[in-house]
Amino acid sequence: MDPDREHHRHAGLHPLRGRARHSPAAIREQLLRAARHVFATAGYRGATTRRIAQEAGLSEITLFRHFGSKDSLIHEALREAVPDADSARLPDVPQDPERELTVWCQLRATHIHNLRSLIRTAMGEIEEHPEIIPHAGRCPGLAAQELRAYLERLRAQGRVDADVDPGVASAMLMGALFAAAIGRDVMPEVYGRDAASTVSAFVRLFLRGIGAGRHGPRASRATPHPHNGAARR
Amino acid sequence: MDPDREHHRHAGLHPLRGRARHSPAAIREQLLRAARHVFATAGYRGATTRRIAQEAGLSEITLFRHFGSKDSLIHEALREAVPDADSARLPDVPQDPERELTVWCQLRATHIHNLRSLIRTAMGEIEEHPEIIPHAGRCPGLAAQELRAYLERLRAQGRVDADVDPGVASAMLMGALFAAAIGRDVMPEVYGRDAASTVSAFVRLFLRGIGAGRHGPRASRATPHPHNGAARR
DNA sequence: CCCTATTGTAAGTAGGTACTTGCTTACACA
DNA sequence: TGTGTAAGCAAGTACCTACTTACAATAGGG
Repeated sequence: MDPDREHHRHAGLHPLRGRARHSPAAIREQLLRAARHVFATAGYRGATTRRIAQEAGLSEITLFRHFGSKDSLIHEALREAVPDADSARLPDVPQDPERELTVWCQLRATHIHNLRSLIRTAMGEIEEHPEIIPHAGRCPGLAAQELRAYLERLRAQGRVDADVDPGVASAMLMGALFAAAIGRDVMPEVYGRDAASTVSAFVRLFLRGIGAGRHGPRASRATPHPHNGAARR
Repeated sequence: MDPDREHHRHAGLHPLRGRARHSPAAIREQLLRAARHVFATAGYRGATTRRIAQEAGLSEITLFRHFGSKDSLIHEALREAVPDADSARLPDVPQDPERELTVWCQLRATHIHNLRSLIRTAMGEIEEHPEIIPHAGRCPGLAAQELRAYLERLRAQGRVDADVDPGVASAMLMGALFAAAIGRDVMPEVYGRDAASTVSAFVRLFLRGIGAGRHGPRASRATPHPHNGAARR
């Protein structure tokens, strides 16, 4: 009975051996998703090939057969990380800035908040893996640029103070938005309210800051008696 | 010449063996500094005891004799990480908000920028080591609270619009400041100018947003002809 | 001048890491 | 009814990790 082959025989007990139940593309996507999730919670060093394969429900060897190395897996996973960056766009011709900016900022804030684990972890890896900077900073960069273009259009309409630089203004609002979306769950005492009202308050403050406080070019901005005693308390 | 002791004798060639050249407290501080630096550039997993000891110019065993474990070393290092948080304070009674806020924000921005590596890395470790959150978020939390108290004093003077919430306003400015200080070196296309002019532009926009645009309660805010053709270009 | 405290070197333990090789199994398509 | 492709398991390589033990060498204080 060929006892020298006996140590191969017990393999028949495992019913799952060697099947190809999914298409290669599906398995690839499965590995990429698992890599993203493990990386987001454990970082580069913590995202071990063993753990990624386990999370994907596949064997470590399949991982290496598909991607060759851990590095290429993770880089590819991060490259496809933020697909729906342009889910909503600011209108080409501004009409109601407060409403338009509020819904746009709301969307961006929830997008950032959903990706907060991945973003935080990726930020922590910048010192060691600076090659991830381009496709980590691309998405917020594009958002800031879109906002800036919108502000320039608004200024061309004469609805923004002339001395406002759309670039820094855009950077300020996007930065505040980013910090709120990322820091909400770690500093609840600073961002106490719910996300939506925080964002709309930011937009209101911002619009007043650039001189577009209420519909139209500074309409209804007249406040005849500024020294209002009710300001106390 | 005692050849059986010869393998011990070569130790005489190493002039640094076994001396106690510094006080224990100095060596402790040396290890804490090295731990902070290595952690900032390599993260928790990357901050190996070997590397920390090497950076401190000490042996790995000395590290364990002083701190017992890598965990306690790093936690202690991070606890003492931000000593000079209160280097400058906002005045108790506001006088020139633009000047006072500008220098204060400038200081805070450079402080954050100097610690940016440590801050980024610590943010990346939040998922795995949530116990560092308290003494990571304490410093910005205190800063936001100080700014908020200042804004409340300003509002009590009637120099801020009554409908402004000092809490969210403070969160907005601090968030924008934080994002600029952290993101400057990774997204230069967004934060193009030098840090100082970015910060002062933020402060100007902010003060106009809360209705304290120029010295006194909305003095000199009159802009008789808003639809200014020069807004183009 | 010895004694204690503190450092160092050498070596080792138990485990985790990325990654490879050899072979087996099963599905899909011809 | 074969056959190729792609999955699985077992085992192993070479290296790094935190942490320990045993012992030698030094410095400063009594």
